[in-house]
Amino acid sequence: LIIQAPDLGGDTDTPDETAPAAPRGPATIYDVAAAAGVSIKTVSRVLNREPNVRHVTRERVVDVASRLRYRPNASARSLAGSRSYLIGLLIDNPSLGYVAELQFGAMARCRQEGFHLVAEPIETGAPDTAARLRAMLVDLHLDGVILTPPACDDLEVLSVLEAAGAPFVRIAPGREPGRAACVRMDDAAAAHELTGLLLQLGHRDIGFILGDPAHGAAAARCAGFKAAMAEAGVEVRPDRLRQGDFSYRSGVLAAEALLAGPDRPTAIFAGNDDMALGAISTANRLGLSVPGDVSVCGFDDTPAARAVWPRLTTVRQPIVEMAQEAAGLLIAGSMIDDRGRPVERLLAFRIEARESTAPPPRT
Amino acid sequence: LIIQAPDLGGDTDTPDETAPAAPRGPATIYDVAAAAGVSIKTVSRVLNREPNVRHVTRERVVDVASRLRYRPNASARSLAGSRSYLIGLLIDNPSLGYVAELQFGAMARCRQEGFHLVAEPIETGAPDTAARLRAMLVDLHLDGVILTPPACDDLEVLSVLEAAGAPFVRIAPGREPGRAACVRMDDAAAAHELTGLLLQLGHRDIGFILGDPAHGAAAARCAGFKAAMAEAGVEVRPDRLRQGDFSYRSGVLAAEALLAGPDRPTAIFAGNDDMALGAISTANRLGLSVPGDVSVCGFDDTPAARAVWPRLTTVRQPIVEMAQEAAGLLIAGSMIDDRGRPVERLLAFRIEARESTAPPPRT
DNA sequence: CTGAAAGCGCTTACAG
DNA sequence: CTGAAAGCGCTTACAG
Repeated sequence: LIIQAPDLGGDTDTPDETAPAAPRGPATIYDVAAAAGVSIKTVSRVLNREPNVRHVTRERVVDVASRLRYRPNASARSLAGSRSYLIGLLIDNPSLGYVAELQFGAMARCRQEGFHLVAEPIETGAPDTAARLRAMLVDLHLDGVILTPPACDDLEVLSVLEAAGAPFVRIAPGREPGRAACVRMDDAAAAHELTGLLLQLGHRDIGFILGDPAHGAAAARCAGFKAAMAEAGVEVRPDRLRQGDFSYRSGVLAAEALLAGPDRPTAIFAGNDDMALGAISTANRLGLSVPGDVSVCGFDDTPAARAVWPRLTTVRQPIVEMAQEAAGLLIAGSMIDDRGRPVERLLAFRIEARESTAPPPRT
Repeated sequence: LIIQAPDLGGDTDTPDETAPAAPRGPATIYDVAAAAGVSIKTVSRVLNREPNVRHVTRERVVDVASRLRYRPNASARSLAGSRSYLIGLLIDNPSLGYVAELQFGAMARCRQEGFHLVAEPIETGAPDTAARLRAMLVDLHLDGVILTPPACDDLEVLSVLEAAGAPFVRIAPGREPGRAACVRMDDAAAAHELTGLLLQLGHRDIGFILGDPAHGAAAARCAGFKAAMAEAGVEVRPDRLRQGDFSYRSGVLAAEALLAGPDRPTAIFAGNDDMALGAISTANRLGLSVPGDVSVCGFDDTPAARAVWPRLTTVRQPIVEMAQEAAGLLIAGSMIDDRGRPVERLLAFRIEARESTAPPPRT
């Protein structure tokens, strides 16, 4: 129940002076019940959209609640009932922009539904991660937890949540796909499609920079790349595959290896934008023009991808939408489908073809 | 009280089987009191580090609590007492990375002190902002609110918080400096120093791109620029001052105006990195080399500032530290100094001199 | 369709 | 130094 604050005229600085029977502090369920001439149980029913309230009664209660600016106390609700109206977002990601976008989507959906979002840091792999997570679950009685990469692929984290019986949704998980509800995009398909774009431009010798193996997406993107190359009948030289870790710096290093000397690929597909930007920087430093001498593409469509020149060809992830969907599933409690299996929502991506890719140079 | 989960050996998946008297659900204060042979009041005292508990008693309680994996229920504490152990972060900022960094700092400090961070969107200037904010304060009983720019400069937001008696700290406020506790850096001094760097390189004709007037920092940065120019006895042509709004696109537009035609400045100081990146992109598109033909510098040191080539000369803000400090003030309740005035914490910045600035071209 | 009672797990006075 | 009682503001069974 989203109760709009009424416009009583004097709605500026001072607390309402004209409001009927303004007690100390905010109105409680007792104030509303008294003013509406019903029991607190009836007010509770209206609050929670329960059935079995006469239409007139319901309207009267809503009206009084609105006039008294009544807001149910979240702590009391949580203590008495089984819901806390709190969703947790577990954050453990080096890419700040990615997390911020996720959070934006989650906050928006929470607000729509009268929920609040608690942001919690989590350090995947740290010795006390499990203990801290358990503690937080007890502290807050969360109605649901949103797991972001790479925490969503941490087996210990999954175990703790399952053991605690905490409802959770994973965003873009990389392994154990069917283990719990998740929201994701098809990384392999996107990488496949983007590789197709490079092939269509005429590239045959393409380097690939892999992301952090801890993120499942890293492997999926590489698989999509390899599949597209194989389908096109183009061989991938083993030394064209370079390990990175999704960081700008690792892109710089991988590109140095790929672009050193005359025997170099005509295009580089980096597993994410940060590494792609590192590759572009390296190319420039080596005196190579992008895309004149070498094409570069990335994955994620970060703000920086549009900020550099040439602008980066990349894949737009539905980040905000994924988080919204995850929060929505948690709030609705629909983490299981009709056949008792964990829900999996697949959201659409979009290839952003920009200026960092062009046909290969004529030899 | 941060109670470490005990290492009972079987700390993997299954809930403790060897733990003494494991009731349904997590242990409560009654379980701890019973097991320690004291009243719940004594447990409460230990929990809250209150005095008047014998040392032996305190140790016994801590030990039992730890063994039972006891965590005080936040809802019950909040309902019974005056604290919620919840800090709110009000988010209304187009720069995702900035917010994410702030949040990182706030989360870290909250975790240290046994608090949790609730992230809430706020739309400065929207018609229902005040009502939503009030509603949220009643919902959550926050122990404190962290206000980020530009929300920290919204007079309506300030009024609502003051009227509700909610403790709050502003981060990098731009106006009404003494109105409430705040944490900030000296934007004017930083802009002054960075302008000095350009002057020292030999630049005399410098363009400046202003940020969003809604952010107070925009004006402070421009003031620092002007002051440095005036002190050096260098005049600033009025048409060298261009209005932007902190967005990449506005940097593109402003730079187009500044760099069109041969009568152009030898350097551009953008009010933030995003606009600086837009300016670099425009320069490149116009066939101008950075820093060969024109130097560009920004403000903020965003990740993208290090990602572009040439890397951006800019100012490193102590963003994480500001948020940590803000959360710390709120948790300690020290928003007022000895003389009854709002606390103001000034944190140090750092000039990052990189490759986007160089001496002006010889004519 | 409506309500009286009990209780969620703590803290706040207050008494000893 | 320690504890018994009351109460925070709701929801959960249960009764009518």
